[in-house]
Amino acid sequence: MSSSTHATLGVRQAQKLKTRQALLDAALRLLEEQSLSSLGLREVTRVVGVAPAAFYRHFRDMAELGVALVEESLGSLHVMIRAVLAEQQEAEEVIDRSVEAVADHVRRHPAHVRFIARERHGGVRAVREAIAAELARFGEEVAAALAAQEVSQGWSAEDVRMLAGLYVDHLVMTASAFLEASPEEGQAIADTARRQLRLISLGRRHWRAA
Amino acid sequence: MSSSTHATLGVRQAQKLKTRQALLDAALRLLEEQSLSSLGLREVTRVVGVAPAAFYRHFRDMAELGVALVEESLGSLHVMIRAVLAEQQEAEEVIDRSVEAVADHVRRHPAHVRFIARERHGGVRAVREAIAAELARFGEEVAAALAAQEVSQGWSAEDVRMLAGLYVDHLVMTASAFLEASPEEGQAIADTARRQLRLISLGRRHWRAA
DNA sequence: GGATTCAGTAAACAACTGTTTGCCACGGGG
DNA sequence: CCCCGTGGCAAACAGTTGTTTACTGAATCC
Repeated sequence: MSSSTHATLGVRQAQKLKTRQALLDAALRLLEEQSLSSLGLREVTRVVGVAPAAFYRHFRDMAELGVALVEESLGSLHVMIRAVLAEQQEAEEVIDRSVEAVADHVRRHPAHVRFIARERHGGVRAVREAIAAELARFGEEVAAALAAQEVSQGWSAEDVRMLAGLYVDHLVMTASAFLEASPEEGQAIADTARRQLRLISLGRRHWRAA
Repeated sequence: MSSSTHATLGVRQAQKLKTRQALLDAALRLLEEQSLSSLGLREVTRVVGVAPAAFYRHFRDMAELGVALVEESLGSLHVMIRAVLAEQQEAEEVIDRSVEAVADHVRRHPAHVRFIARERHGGVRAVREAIAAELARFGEEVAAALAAQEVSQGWSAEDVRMLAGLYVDHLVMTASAFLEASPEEGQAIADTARRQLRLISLGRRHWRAA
């Protein structure tokens, strides 16, 4: 019933990690209906059922908790991206798989996605910067994958990066579009996203060839 | 020294509009460093130099003020968009003009742009919906302009809308990229944006032709 | 097994919040 | 000219906030 951390970490640290995670979970839940800069420390501790002062044993302030949430949120996305990039397939196939993967990810971790979309341009600098840094790493990773494909022969590194940026931006836009949409609207969004990606990949194939 | 509203509106209403605008201005300024859901009513009135209770003479709550800010912010953008769409020119030319127009707009109304980027996915539902509605109208407008071009012959209405959506999203992304960037970084961002638009317009020309 | 570390506690702090009340002063319509 | 409508004010309201303090009790170390 208990997690694997118990065996290797000792009761003491395990308990600490547990309430730390509880704080993160509570915050993420509360952030579905407000933004980080208005989320109160007491609000979070109240949900967890712990004294306000206990918060300081884990985070200096809410901004620090926010940064921790960024890592947690984008970590799962990172896994998904790698999985999609790993497959070497037909362009059309890759597009379908990508859009489906994004839809699935949003369905599974809606709070994480909402948090990222909301705080990407939000009011807390440290969190904004953490998200920007992580998304930049995504871009590099996508760029590397793109460069390895035959279609990219003759492309400058900079051009590959701009294409990767376009893909990452499109991914984030699509994800947050899924977020605030009913299931049947989701179908239409997936459709639009697929066509947009198809158009981009079309432009890609004709780049510097026209 | 006074505005033109005096002549047509009477001292009474003119004064009211003046403090209403002062409230909006103060809020917009404060929102450069936080998000709407954490902006306090007293905070705004304090900056304006007016009693807290005076706020209620103009807005029911901060959400209502936020919606007013949306109209103000996207109004100016609307003007810019129309101007760019109006010119019928070579594709390459249109791209350059667009990117420059966006850069210029961000330079001139940074607070407005920041507000939209921040609250587009922010914590206040009414404001989110107002922004979404306004951006949808942008999309329609862009779609209409695109449909009128020769390149779009044979395109389904839905395909035109998805392309328009891609442009609008790209515009917002580019604008907020300009926002949190130094002048020399701005140069690079403009360059990337141009290449991305070029790639999209390339895909557009080959749509359903391959 | 005794000493020590430390996650979590309870209580108090001043500062702040949104909202309501009754009031005033003054511009504008009759 | 006077009276009504109303934008703005001062004061008080009950709640809430972040942060500090001194503390307790149990897991850990030697």
